[in-house]
Amino acid sequence: MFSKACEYGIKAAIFIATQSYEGKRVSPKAISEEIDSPQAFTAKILQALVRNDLVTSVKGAYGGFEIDRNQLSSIKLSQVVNAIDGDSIYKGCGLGLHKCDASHPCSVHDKFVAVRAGLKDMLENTSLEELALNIKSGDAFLKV
Amino acid sequence: MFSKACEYGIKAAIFIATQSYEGKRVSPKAISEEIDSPQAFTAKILQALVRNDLVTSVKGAYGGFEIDRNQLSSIKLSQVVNAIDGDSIYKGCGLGLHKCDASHPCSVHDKFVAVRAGLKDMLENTSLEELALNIKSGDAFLKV
DNA sequence: CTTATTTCGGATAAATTTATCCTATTTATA
DNA sequence: TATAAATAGGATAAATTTATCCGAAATAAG
Ligand code: FES
Ligand code: FES
Repeated sequence: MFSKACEYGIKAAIFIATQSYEGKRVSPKAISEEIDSPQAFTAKILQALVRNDLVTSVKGAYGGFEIDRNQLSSIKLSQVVNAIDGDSIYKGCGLGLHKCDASHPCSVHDKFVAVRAGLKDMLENTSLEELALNIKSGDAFLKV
Repeated sequence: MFSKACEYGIKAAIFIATQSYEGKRVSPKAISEEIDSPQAFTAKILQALVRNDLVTSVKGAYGGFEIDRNQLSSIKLSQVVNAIDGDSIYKGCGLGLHKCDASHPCSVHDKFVAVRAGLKDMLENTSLEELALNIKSGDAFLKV
């Protein structure tokens, strides 16, 4: 469904969110340990999140990654996915036609569009805050 | 969403279905031209469909691929997807946890399971016959 | 039986994704 | 200013997916 990079990116964003809740910055090392991902690869993905203004990075000593607490509720999963995997999951044809187009639809277009809309809706209506709280409460997990 | 192999497999199955409707067998060459896919790679994918008893192959002169007309309505898209991509799209965790498990859920589990159920339902309730008829009527397309 | 045709299947190559390594740059603190 | 700590980013490697090639096996027809 999502690329490995995107899975790591989502989990990293959620973990950063849980720590930013308490005003803590986190390192790629801490992140990769917490979400069980390769450190250097995760660092690359974090850069993409920074470039897309979803996460703030602070260089130098005592630096790290953080998310503005006031933005935790407004940052949606869709933005994280879009920053890493792009928008093909929303816009691309399910059977790989050059573009998804109702006037030249593939065989599964009508049905696929409906499923995709459900996914889009889910991603656009799920905030990092919500996911971070689920982790903090112990209702959900980031690894294993 | 689906792998390239799976996209080709679905389109190939649909094309074979349209031809089997008229009692015609088709070659990998004809298939790859019709669905705009690499021929040798498509041939490999067809073998997977044959192994899974979704498509019948006839070797030798005047051979080719075909689908029993009586089965067109009972073969579902889910079977084609399953033969090529396996069942991870139904069963796998959206964030890559080792298994999707309600007692140890990832952050998006509840919402993801719902989206996945929609996809599963769609695939399990769409027959090759239905898709083949859409192609024959010109309401849907296999390439471009 | 021979031949032409066609799928099967193994080996290999190219492309993409995933992962690692190392150096440069930035920055807080002493 | 010097130093240590930390992200940024380029180069490279490994793994997986996608794609190609070629000979073996099967089969219909002459
Ligand atoms: S054209 Fe294929 S999903 Fe819309
Ligand atoms: S545990 Fe992640 S989707 Fe179910």
